[in-house]
Amino acid sequence: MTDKTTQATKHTLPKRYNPEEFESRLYDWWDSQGFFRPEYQEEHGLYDPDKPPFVITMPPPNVTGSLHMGHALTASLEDLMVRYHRMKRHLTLWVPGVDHAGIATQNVVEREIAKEGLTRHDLGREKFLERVWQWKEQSHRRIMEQHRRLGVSCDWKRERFTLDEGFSRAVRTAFVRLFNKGLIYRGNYLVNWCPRCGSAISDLEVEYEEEEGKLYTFKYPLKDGGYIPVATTRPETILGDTAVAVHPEDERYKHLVGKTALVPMLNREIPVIADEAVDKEFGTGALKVTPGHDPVDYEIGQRHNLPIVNIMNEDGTLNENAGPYAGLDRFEARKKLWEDMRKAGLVIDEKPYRHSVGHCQRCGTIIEPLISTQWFVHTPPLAKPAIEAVRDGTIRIIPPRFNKQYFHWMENIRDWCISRQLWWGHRIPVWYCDDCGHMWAAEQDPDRCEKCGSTHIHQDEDVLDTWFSSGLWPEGVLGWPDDTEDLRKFYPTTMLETGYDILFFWVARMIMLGIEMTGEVPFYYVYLHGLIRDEHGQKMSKSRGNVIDPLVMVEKYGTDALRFTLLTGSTPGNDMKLSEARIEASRNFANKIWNAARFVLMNLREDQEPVRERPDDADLTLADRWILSRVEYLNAEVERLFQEFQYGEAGRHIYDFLWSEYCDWYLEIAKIALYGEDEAAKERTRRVLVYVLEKALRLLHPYMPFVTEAIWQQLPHEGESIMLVPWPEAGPRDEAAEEDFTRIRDLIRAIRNVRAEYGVEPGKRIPAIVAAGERMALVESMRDVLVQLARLDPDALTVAEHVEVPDLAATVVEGGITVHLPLAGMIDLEAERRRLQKELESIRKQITRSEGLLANANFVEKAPEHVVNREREKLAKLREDEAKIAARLQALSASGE
RNA sequence: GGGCGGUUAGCUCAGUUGGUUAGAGCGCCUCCCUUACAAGGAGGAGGUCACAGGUUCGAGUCCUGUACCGCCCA
Repeated sequence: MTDKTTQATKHTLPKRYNPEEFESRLYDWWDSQGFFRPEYQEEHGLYDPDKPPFVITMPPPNVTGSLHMGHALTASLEDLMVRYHRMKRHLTLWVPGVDHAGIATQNVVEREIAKEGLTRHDLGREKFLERVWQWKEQSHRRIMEQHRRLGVSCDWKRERFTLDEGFSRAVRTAFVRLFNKGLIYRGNYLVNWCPRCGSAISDLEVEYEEEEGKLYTFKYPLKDGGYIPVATTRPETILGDTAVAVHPEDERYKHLVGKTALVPMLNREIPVIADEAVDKEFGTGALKVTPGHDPVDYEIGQRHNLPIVNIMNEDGTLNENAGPYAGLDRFEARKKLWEDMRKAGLVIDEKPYRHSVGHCQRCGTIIEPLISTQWFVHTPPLAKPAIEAVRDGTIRIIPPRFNKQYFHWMENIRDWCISRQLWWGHRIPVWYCDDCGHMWAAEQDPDRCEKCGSTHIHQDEDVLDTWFSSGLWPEGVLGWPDDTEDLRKFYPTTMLETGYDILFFWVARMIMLGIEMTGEVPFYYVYLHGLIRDEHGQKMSKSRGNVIDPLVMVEKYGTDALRFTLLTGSTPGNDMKLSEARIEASRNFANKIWNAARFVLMNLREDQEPVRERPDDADLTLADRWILSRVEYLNAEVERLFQEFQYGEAGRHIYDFLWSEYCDWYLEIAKIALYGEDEAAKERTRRVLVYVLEKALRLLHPYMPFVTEAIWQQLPHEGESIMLVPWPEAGPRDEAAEEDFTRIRDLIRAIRNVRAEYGVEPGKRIPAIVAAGERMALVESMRDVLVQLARLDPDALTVAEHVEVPDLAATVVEGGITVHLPLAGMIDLEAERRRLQKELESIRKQITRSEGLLANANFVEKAPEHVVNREREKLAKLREDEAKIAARLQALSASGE
């Protein structure tokens, strides 16, 4: 690497693009120089104080294991945004971090120690947490290494962990504030319980799945004799029934309301009640009510003051309230009870039944609604300003269609269960006095009761939902609750970029907590990306075996290839199907640029200086003017698309430009001058080559940071690193040049086409007679280009306004220029006639269409002027070509007979 | 039940204020190891843009409905 700011030494690149040779090396250099830090920009004047800072906090990956493709997409998108804004001279900060991921991490470590035959209870809280911290260190290091491999230009010095000391303080402060405001409360309610995790989970953490179950119908005996038929999917809950409910309007059962029913097998007496919530159409129309184990029943129970009977232990076995079934697992009890009921003559029938079953998001176990004492956040008051922030546009969600989902969820938000019966996490900062019974929340660990002064106090055993802490991420990583410089400078942050699957889990909660804690929104933009699936649209999972590991792809094809694939293959909010073939294609693109750069470099002078300004010498050729115009257009397009967050589309534009215009055409044309004798022409060409390539590399840098840097360092350049140079600004287009060049390009393509059709050897130089008409000057100026790219024989090339037409020749007409190719011995007159006839028909069809359009008064009046003009020009060109082809056909017919 | 997204070439997908003859990568066919690149070059085949209506001078793009696939919420 060089420490000179201007460098003009001739360099070369290895022949083959091999990202391994430079990716890690460049990353370490960038990082060690401090390029990723806002302080570097400040110290070196690399930002514009009039522009707002650009700040992203990275969604902290779970410390459970390693990064997957979703993380790679996040990293790529955020790095693109960050590099772009840094080059745009915004003071730029990207804060990385990792999440302790309570349940997920605890589960992983529990599985680890299970291999040693241990449970966490064998180890005890302290020892177990030591193990988790060990795991965390190892996993954290791996994640950081992987992120570095992906090229993320984040500020590692500011990296945070949701359980680190400062962040823990943020969590405590937030808890205490909400507690003292009455927005956090403790209570005994029906919650979602995971018997395997041994913890409550929030509503969001329950995943519902349609499953094949059974609908069990049985007789609910009445004390006075007789019965009510009742249906249920969970017979074991019968043991916790405290009522049977019917609809008040139901003629079948109306007369039974007020009677007493007997719980099967237990003979506990319960009332028959009437409640509107009962669906007359479902099952038998009568409902067993189990307030202790069903949310709907719970509400019915509240309305009717029914007692709550809890029949279940925390591990999913039944408790003493289940009488003879105590100790059985819930599913065994279901079987056993049903058998017993069958023996007792209470069974009516059982039918297959598809219904939705809730599972634990983390371990897949069927969750159990259970009455339990938990901590809750009262969310509606927090949701209100959070809704308002999106509604009034302070926060913009991209794509905007997610607004609807956001509003719907927020407007129907329910209180959030935040306590977890785990060990790994933020311990709830609440203390209880064993003497006076006082309960209070404290930011600092107390040593005595704040009320009675007793030292007999103990802290709540539970920990907080991970999302409670990550919900404080943007302000927390910047130092809140302290009034830090970072917080003042960088908060609110600019952009929150993440997958749409955690819009409620995380984004919504950050908005609520951010506003509540700081009085300001945590960020102004929310960019939601889609999920990455395999090439057939299947979710990637270890069990399916279709996981594409980002790091494996990086090793195989390079980071740039993976990033480019992810960035150009995705559109905001939409899922992406990823296939290795696409990554390979991106690698090929990198290789293409690499070799184009090699070509440019090997043709520069030893002391070639950087091209500061766009070349605008009077002697620029048409091709020069064309490619210069095209790169300015590209620049403008990329800028426009970036403003609209259309990074994929912008990336594809860059790809097309570099490959199909710069390489396929300009480079080939440049060879004429570079391999010629005209020193001035050589120099002019070099300058255009360098200017255009350098500009395109800057535009590409946010997508492919490594290859662009590697090449840029070899090019004559100003500045230390491409990541620190200003983002290019678009210059004016030269539309006349674009039009003229396109005409010549089409003509060359047409000649190549005819050569292929007639089977002319690719390398063979062929004679040509060009009737240029009024485009003499154009054709003359492009004479060398035609010769080189259409493989014409320069010594047998005639260009004139009008020409003698040879008989045995293939004829090409394009944009008013006619080229006759006298292919001795290869032309079949009849075949040539047929070919031209076909061509003529095609043109006439287009003419008819065009004439029809222009004859339509409505079109001419209502369509915008430029559209009409374009159509007129097009028609004129078509007519010109038509006349020329027709004339040629005429000549062939006359001579051929 | 409510909401959202998708349906475009054999496959995977772009196509964002409606405007020439709808594009790319991969795959396929023909030819070429031409001194930047065979991880490449030249040429080519391949699409009633899910279906049915509508608005418009003009619809892949806007509106209505239908079908199928997927997701979210209840």
